[in-house]
Amino acid sequence: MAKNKPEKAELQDDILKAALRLFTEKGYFNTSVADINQETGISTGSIYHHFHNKEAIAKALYHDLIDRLNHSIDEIRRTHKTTIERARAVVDLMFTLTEQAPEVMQFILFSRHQEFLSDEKPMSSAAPFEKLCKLMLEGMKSGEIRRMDPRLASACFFGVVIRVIQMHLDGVLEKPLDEYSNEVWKAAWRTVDVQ
Amino acid sequence: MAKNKPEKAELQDDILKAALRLFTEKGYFNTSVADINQETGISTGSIYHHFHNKEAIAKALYHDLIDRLNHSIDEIRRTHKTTIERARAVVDLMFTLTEQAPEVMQFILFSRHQEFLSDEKPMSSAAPFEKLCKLMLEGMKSGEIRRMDPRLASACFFGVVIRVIQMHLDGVLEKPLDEYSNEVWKAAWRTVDVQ
DNA sequence: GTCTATACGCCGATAGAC
DNA sequence: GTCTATCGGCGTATAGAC
Repeated sequence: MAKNKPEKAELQDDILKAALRLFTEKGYFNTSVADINQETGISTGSIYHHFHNKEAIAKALYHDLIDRLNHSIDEIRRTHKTTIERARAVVDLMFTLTEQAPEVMQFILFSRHQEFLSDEKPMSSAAPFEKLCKLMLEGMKSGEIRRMDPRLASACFFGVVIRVIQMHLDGVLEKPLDEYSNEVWKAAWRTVDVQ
Repeated sequence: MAKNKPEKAELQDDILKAALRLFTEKGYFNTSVADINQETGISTGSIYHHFHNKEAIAKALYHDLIDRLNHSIDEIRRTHKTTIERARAVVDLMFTLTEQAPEVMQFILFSRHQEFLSDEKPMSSAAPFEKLCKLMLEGMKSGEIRRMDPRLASACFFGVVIRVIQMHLDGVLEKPLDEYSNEVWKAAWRTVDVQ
């Protein structure tokens, strides 16, 4: 799925990077193609040569990031065996990603894709979240997690994590995110822990 | 703060109601004033007679709903004395509101106001959320809630609740919301409960 | 106060030279 | 493949009759 043509994909990549920055900072609808032009120095014509239209830019971005997240979750699943370890690793991943690439998390978690991507499912039912749901289900089977609707379990556990990330991105939490990591992890786990 | 001129406010109200419906269904930027005209039968000119511009409609809507939510939280604070009762009541309120007026919750909790309202703070630091934060702080003082950053406590507790509401509104949870109420409440409380 | 008709700017998208 | 120039349309907002 990853293209191995670095020379050719360079402009594409610049466009996507700039679009990500602008979309998260000002929002999709407040960002014009002219803005992307100004940000990258790439002309309108060239932008439209690489992407069919503005929506296609957002779409590529979205699927790109979803794919990467998917991959990371698979990796976690592969390298950790218990649900508790996996869940912990996912929290670490999300926190680290938020610190290192806030725009990525902002765009994936908090932009309203359905408003600008036609025929896109709500994030809650996108692939990565389905995977997280499955992790929860397996945890129930192994007895690590209380028996309940797996989607609800997922909502409870990640609700905590996601909300903390949102407040961090909103600048409401004063300390750097990783200082909350342990406390948040414990709080989230308590929502699904067996007794 | 509430206007007692029902005759005069009628059109205003129709406009706001329609705008709420459209904004939550299609999003602010996908809703034109012409759409509001079509939805209400009120002409463009008349709409602009009542509101300075499109943004002003969203702004009025936003502050209206925030005020109402604020009021409800004050009421809960008045009628319940312990933090545990208050927290429980807030969960009930939010779930009930979600069932009875899904657009209201959708708009308050999940639309990206900062993208269309200039100079608006992030929701995380809006008045109702500040109030919820204070409830948490009081719970710590009374020994009902574990000592921690009150904003973090708020994020943990309401993270669970809000995420469940979101999944419900996204149509991902199959059963009606109130059937999850007890389970969600317990899960949320565990995130802040003293050991 | 409510309407219809219209002005006008912005932005998505294309044409066509190089 | 990249650029500049330009078009067409949509959508906000206003003018002005009633």
